[in-house]
Amino acid sequence: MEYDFRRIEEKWKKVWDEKEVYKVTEDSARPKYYVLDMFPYPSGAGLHVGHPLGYVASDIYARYKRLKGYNVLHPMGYDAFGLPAEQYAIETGTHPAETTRKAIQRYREQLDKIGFSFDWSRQVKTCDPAYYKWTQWIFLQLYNSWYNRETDRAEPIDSLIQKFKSGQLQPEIGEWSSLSEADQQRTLMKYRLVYLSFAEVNWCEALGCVLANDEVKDGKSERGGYPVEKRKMRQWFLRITEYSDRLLEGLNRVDWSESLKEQQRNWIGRSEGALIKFRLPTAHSQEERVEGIDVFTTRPDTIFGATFLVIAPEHEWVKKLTTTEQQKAIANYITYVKSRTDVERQQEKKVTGEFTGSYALNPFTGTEIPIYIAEYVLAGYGTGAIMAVPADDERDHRFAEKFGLPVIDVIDRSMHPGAAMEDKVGKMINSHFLNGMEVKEAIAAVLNEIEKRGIGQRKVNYKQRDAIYSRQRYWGEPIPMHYKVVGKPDLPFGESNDVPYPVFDPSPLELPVVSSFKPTGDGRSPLANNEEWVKNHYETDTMPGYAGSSWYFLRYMDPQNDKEFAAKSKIDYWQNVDVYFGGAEHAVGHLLYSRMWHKVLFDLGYVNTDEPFKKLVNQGMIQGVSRFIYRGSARPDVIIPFNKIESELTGDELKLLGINSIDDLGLICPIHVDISLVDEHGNLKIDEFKKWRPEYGNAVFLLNADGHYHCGSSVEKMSKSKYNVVNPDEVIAKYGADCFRMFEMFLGPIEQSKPWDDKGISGVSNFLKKFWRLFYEQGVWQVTEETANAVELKVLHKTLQKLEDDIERLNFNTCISGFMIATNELNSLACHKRSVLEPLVISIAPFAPFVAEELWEKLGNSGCVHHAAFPKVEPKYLIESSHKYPVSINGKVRAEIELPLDITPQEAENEVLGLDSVKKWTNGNPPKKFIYVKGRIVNVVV
RNA sequence: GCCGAAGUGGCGGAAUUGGUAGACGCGCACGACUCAAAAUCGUGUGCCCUCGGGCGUGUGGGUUCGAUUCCCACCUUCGGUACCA
Repeated sequence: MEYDFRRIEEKWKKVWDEKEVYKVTEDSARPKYYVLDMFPYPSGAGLHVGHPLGYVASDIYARYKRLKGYNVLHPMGYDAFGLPAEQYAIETGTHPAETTRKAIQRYREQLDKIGFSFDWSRQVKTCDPAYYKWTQWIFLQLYNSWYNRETDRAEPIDSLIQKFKSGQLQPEIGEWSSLSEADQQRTLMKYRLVYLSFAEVNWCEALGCVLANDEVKDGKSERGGYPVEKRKMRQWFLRITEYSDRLLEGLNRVDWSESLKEQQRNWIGRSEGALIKFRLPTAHSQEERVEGIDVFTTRPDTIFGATFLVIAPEHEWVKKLTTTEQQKAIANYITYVKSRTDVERQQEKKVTGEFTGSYALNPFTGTEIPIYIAEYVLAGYGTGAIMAVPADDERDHRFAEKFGLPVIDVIDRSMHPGAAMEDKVGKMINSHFLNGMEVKEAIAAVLNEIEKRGIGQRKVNYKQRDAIYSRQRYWGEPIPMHYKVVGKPDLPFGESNDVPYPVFDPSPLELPVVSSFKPTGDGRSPLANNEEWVKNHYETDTMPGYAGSSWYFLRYMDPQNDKEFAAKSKIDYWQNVDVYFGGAEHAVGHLLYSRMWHKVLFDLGYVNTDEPFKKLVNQGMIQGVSRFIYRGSARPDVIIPFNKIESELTGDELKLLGINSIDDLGLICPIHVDISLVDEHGNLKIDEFKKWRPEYGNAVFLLNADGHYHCGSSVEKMSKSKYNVVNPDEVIAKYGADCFRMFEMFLGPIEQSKPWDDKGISGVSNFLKKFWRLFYEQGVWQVTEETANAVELKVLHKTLQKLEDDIERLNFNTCISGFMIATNELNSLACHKRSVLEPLVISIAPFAPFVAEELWEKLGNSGCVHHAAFPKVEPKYLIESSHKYPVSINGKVRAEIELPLDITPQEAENEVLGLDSVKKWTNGNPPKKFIYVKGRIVNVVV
């Protein structure tokens, strides 16, 4: 019987499905293990070979853990709300639900072919009302909670109300009991973990909605690359900043890659420093008096070098600080700043600013220092004001240079030649009581002094902002809130009496059917045109993409529950995710939001762990190899092969084209061609190409000397637009799913990105055939019941040992070579013994589940190989009595000698020095030194 | 600029604690089978060489009997981030 993967894979797919072999239930008798994949957004393009890389790895791990006796939760679902389906709806009128349903169906077909062990009965779809009902429920938990900084955890809002009632806390606007209902609500809104606020947001006109900070890259939208502008709007926010410290602290307790943890740390951006008040000279009192300006600094030690203050152009006191003489200049400057987009600001960093006319007093020296406004100081960070120390800060220095402001050196860095301005090293100078101190010492000393004199206090600042939660879109979870009075989106919250209240009924608040998906154009979502929404004064914005994905891993634990988001007993059993496989692109989005939600649920007692993902693996990307043809701008009818674009053309070619040199073709540009039109040697199939692109029908293709057109190539992201996509369906049709799985792993370490190279796949395909031949040779069953000998058992147990070590460390690529080595060795030993082959079949089952199941059955087993037990490694078969030592002379290997492992160093030395090949180097003289490392190496120093 | 990861044959990559660098696979060369080809199987394959050996893990130094592995400086690539005071 030949290895017929098509028949085998068809057969077992059906059997596994019918028998529900991957269905899992809570089982207190067995230890749990939770292996999770980041669930995909089902896009219309389907999967390419890069997508399943992480799924294959996690599936191998899940299957391995199952064989090891764990009760493994390994689910899959869909992150099904999102912009692409809605954009498509705007363009075509097709309902996003329909687009999404089709895409999911296609994903499922593709996934099924690869032989994953997902428990599909636990599938979730975030756009399913039965699912988002609970997303809304969690939203309301957040809404009905506040962060108690005294207990350092989230608590129900009732405990806050109690504090107000009892007078322990005082609302800003008056006695709690004297406040109107609306004012009480507005007060509570300042504490709720999701809250309504009026603030500057990232508005993307093209997408018609606001974006969270992590969805904006370089001033453009991450999705689509559209321009993003600042706009003040009434929005829901997630009060994630209350969790900044705990989100930082938790990173020390999870097993994630250093780079990913670092990204989260940088995003949160905690910095310790001081808030220092700079008073204004009394002589300079304004109409409305400004007592002083608070600045935030991480370098209070440099305060004696602070020669001016800079405040953000948006700072609330700009008006008050501006003197009459400076009013015009300041007004002009503010107009200029407003005209600058974020993109411009980031691309051309100009040194700009304007003097307000006012002065402040350096609290230590009493010196009057000028106050400037400048765009390099951001309103949103710290206090929006800085003390500028030009001697010790690059930006302040540039500013001082431009405006001719004094520079006072305060740190002597002569002992640290390579140190930059911002480095915290050196000795203090020109700084009165700090003189002579090291920087770190000085920081501590000045902080004490600042607090003693009451001019400021220690302060921790964060870069992280509260996340914007509202999206002015249709295809998302409705926010379950309604208003008693509807406010206007362009009016600050609180000025239009628009207090929101939760919608408890109907539950869930289901997305209505609408006829148009277009945004209203005035910043509101398509729901603002919906009769029911208008009538009930429902919130018309929907939730962001990260809402549904912030808790889906909990829903997998109890996906059908319609009473709770998940039953306590099930959460108690599954707890949290043991290993999470996914891309690093969600470093500061999804992975930060889910951690926050999980911590809130933990504080409120709904989950029993405070970190959702114990271990995280970022699989690399599989890139595509794009192919190009080349064309000159002046002669679009001429196609030049890759090898000729940088060389001279032959005389015949020049004559043919009627030009004098290759330069006459103009600027030569590459054009992507579909990789299916290029053969394995990189030559273009010209006729097929012309069929694909008829506009090139009459083009002249210059050829290489061998008569072919050779294409250029480059490694890029795999994408439809680059025509370099490899579809797993095709690979599986040609080689089978087992081969596809093993090849994806064989490509290299899981975290590494690498291009797809289908040349190498034949190696894995050959291996599977070879492995099969251990069982069937020329269609004849080879397996015998003979007793295995020591050599054969050593091959088996060495392999099992390697597999265990490598799988635990997620080194799946070396597992594959382990199988290859074992197969080669057993092949040359002509070993066909059941006692060796049967354990091998179990151990290969996680990698190649189909062929393993088929051979398991052929070996006469009735059950499923995936419910078997991983074979135990017997160390007794691995014990060696002697070792073949490499003998190095002065560190270079010159000889080899087999020595018993129990030999003494002295005996070893005698043996080694007696070797002819060693005598050649020692000339019979005793060595300077003799090193004997048991089981490793012998080194003779002469 | 800053932070993080990485640099090993023609290619993908291996070397787990400082102990034979290049496992395994691709490719290539030769051979077997075949009328022939494909497929398959076998052998060889880091580079140089005067066949003694020499050189080799981005570059230059260091520690060590011994360094891909540890230390210092630098170069390159990739990822993230950027007026964050």
